Amino acid sequence: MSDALATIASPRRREILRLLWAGERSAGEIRAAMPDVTFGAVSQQLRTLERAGLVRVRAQGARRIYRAERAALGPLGAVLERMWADSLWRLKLAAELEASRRGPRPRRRARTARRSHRP
Amino acid sequence: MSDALATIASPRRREILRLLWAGERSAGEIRAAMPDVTFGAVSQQLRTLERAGLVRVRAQGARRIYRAERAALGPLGAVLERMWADSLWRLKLAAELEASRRGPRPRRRARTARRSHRP
DNA sequence: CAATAATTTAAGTTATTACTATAATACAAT
DNA sequence: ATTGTATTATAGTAATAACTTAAATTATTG
Repeated sequence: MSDALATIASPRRREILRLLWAGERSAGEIRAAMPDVTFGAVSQQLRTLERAGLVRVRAQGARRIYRAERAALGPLGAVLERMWADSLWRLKLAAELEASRRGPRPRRRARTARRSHRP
Repeated sequence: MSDALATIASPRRREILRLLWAGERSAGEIRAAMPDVTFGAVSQQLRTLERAGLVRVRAQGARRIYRAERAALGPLGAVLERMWADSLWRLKLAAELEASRRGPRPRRRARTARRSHRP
């Protein structure tokens, strides 16, 4: 899915993009802004955004700094900005993030150590 | 998914919307323009578009006439129009429609009559 | 080099999507 | 009423998306 429209259709990716709109952030900072998901989840969405050309990464020590590639969005950039300015949209986003959790719900902690399935 | 962004992220729905942009069409006419899928598939996407408020239906005899609800798209309408005007985008659409066939591939015809699984 | 920190990668799970085929419905025409 | 036409509805299926946990990678630091 390297298409910009499909990429920004995801509320989670929009959330990330919104953060980066304000300025570059390390992966960790981005993750910190979304405590409801794991680092892995955020990292994956970052890669999706990258593949779509909507963000760029740069390594800085052990950190990876992401920034939004505004130009790549073209007229969609303005659409996003309008969404973000609109407080009604903001409420909708919160609702969507809650509703669109479709991966496995957080599992209860594993009770016993399990050995890895591949040696 | 009653959100406009997510709704127009689908190339198939965009194709339908594009048709309706030119003027209202019956479900049958829409279906005729997309011979690669069944009537059922088109009907479903029409319902999705309807739930998102992007199209409106009106019954005319046994026919259902659909029309695009341009206003509901807001600034996204202009984005779509730009896409459609751009010939490069047109090529991409064709590619996407081919690529994004993810339901079951057309099965070979049933060889023997099967009775229905529920009486 | 070992330990820690930051992040990515991999594999597994579940819900959703975009289809299919077929049955059901609504209206029209004979 | 029966038959035909237009369309929707339902149930089933394969692929995908968004997450999870856990392991692997890469750089920093003691």
